[in-house]
Amino acid sequence: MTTQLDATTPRAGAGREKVVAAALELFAERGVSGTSLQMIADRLGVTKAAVYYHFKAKRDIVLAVVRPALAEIATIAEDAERERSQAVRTEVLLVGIVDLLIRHRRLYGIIESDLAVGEILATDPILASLGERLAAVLIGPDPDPGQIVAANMFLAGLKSAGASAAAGLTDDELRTHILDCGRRLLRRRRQPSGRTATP
Amino acid sequence: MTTQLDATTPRAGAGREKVVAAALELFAERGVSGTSLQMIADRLGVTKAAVYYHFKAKRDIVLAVVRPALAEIATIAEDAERERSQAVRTEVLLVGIVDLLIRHRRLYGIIESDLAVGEILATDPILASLGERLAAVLIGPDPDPGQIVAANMFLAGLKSAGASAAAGLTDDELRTHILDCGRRLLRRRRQPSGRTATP
DNA sequence: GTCTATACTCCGATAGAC
DNA sequence: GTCTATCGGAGTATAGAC
Repeated sequence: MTTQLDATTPRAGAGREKVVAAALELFAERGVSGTSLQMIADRLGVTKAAVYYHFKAKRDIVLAVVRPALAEIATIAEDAERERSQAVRTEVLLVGIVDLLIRHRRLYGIIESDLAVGEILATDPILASLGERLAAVLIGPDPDPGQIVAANMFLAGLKSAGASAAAGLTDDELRTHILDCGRRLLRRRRQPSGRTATP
Repeated sequence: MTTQLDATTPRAGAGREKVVAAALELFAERGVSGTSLQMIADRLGVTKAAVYYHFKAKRDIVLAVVRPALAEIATIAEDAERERSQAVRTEVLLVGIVDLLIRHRRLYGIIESDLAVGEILATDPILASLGERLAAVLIGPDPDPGQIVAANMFLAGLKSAGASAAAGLTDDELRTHILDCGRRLLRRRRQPSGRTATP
């Protein structure tokens, strides 16, 4: 059964890790909304209150499951922000985030298939600012409306494109096509005023 | 406003319409998830059970609120499907759906801001097939993976682009930029194999 | 520190009386 | 059509046993 931890996480999380592991399984099987605290407790052979000892609320469990991927996103954003050229910033972010999407394809499936997760993620202050940060990199220092709309559309479409279009596509195919979409959307056009960042 | 009854729905709708109207107000104020049946009942001065006389479930209320826009989408899909050229089909659908988005901008705000709505819409059989129908038109008869990914990204990004990028944009601006995004994403590239048009 | 037992509130939903 | 009453289940909370 749950033999996943030997001595790697001795204190600070034995039962906690079990909860996260069980939650991940159940989320994958039945979605987040379809998974109650009772189910998680049953799978661990404990009571709801025991689960509640480790997490103050269900949303915290969801966040714990997703957190590793979020840390990676933050790293990608940092890498991108370090670049000097706006074009390079966009490209670094684009490649990084698409690569992350591919690597976490299954996790993204969970996130995307259950819209309740989006609600939890959207109301998390750290995550909300993370989304804004990604958008800021893509929009760039000279935000014209077209770029804002395009950046938003790309970020919103990222999830769905990965999940619903995933049927029968290999990782490489998916990566190629999402990257292509991103570049099409985000490539800056000539602007009327000519103040564009990267000539 | 309520022009719905001449003789078509003489009974069968007075209290029902009131519920829909109250629900629309509350949804706009607090979102769908944030609106309980109790709130709707309170606003009408009745009990939960009275609301339940008119609708069997909450999701039916949501669907009733959204239904008019859905009928329009179906019409747009029909118009597009009638066209002979794939390029024209795409363009008709694109223009029609973006125009609908603009006209129902406030309603789309409700839909987009509350992810629970997406769940309801996604589990409705009629709506699910409607989404597939839109995708089918955009993807076209020769579905290469790139086109599938692009179509999915566009449809997914449509909502978000309208809502979160809406800040400070006029209707015309928003329309222009979303159309631009759609054309960038959906314009067909040259295909490697050359089997494009007629297999 | 970890868990059990118990209970509370709210929700969506149903049954049946007026 | 609308009511009262109630249901089961959800998430949440606390007191206290080990």
